[in-house]
Amino acid sequence: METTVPGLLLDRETKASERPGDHKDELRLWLRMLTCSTLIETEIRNRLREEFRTTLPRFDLMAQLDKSSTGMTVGEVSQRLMVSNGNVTAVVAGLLADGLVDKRAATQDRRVQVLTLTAQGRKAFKAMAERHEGWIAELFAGLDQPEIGQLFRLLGQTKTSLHRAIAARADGAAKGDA
Amino acid sequence: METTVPGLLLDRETKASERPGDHKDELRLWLRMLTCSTLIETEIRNRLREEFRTTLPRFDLMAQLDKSSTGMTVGEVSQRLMVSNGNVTAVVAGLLADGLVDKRAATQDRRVQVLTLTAQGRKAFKAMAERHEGWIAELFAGLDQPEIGQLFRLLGQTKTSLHRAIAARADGAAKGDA
DNA sequence: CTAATTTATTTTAGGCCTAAAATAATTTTC
DNA sequence: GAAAATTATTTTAGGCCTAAAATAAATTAG
Repeated sequence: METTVPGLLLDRETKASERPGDHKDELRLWLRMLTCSTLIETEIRNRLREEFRTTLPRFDLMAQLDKSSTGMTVGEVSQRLMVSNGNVTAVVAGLLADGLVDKRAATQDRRVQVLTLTAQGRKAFKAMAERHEGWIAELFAGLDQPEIGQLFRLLGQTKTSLHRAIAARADGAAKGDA
Repeated sequence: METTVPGLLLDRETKASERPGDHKDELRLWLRMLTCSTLIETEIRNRLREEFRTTLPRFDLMAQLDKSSTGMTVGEVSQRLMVSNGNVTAVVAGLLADGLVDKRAATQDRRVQVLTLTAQGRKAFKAMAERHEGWIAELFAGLDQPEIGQLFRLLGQTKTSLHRAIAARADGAAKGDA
């Protein structure tokens, strides 16, 4: 980070490794990542609304169903999208009303609801997905291929770090409860 | 990206630069970034709720006000947080009710509402901000200092790319309207 | 000076989202 | 095999968020 490039430091004592209580760099990193995500998400929401009269949650849900030929349960979708079950129920209600999704209880376990795209849903999704891929490419056009690769790799490490930290805290809480 | 490391390619013809219509790498990059942001955001929301009985939008709004000694207008806050004016109005209503924020019309321009943290608000924010910084550090603990710097730099380029692409499209739409 | 326009904020209508409680079906345990 | 526990989903209550319309104050044009 710019403030910790050794050659530019006014005082070597302020290096991060020598400031155990300081985590400003991580905070700045998070705020910048959040800015990027928000910019992309807002832009994609706007374009989906203007060009297809739909919303991002609907698009995301259809994207999950499109990847599965045999259909997915409410629980599977909610896990993949990292949203609550109740939210999937509600978004699906809209898609059902528009005839884009089909929902039926599984024959062997009637608690489970299996969701699939209808033919109309698959067609609508295909058109949107093609445009969507182009929009994302436009948005990242300022990065060359090696930069995209490097960013992808660093975010992979970030993901690993996040899962570890989140699991560690959940473990602690579970022990605390016991 | 792993699928385009030259040495591992099964067929050199599938390199990105030779597949003009393909933008799968950008799409994967975006999905991974979204996953990271969502994981962090959800975890911070949970911790704010459990430890401080508050929400992320309230914390974010207080963070903006804390940075300004003279107060900020509704419009300034909404721009900084990248949310609508109406949303700021609503979140501020809650903070006003809890005595954490003060709102008063500017004396010279009575359209403008100036928001400031109350003494109680400043104190509450200080306690939360300290914990928050620690949480973020925990979440990024799997990255070393050079990696954090590199990720920060690449996200800076991403931000520039996004602003350019979004502005370009807004320009196009404005010309189309004229 | 007054009407039209612009600017800042609030209100409205509606969708997204969550946590927690409720419901319904299945599996486990005795 | 019936009661208890578990699992999958839906419902409920409430906050966040937006776009668009409404309100209110200031500025500009004539």
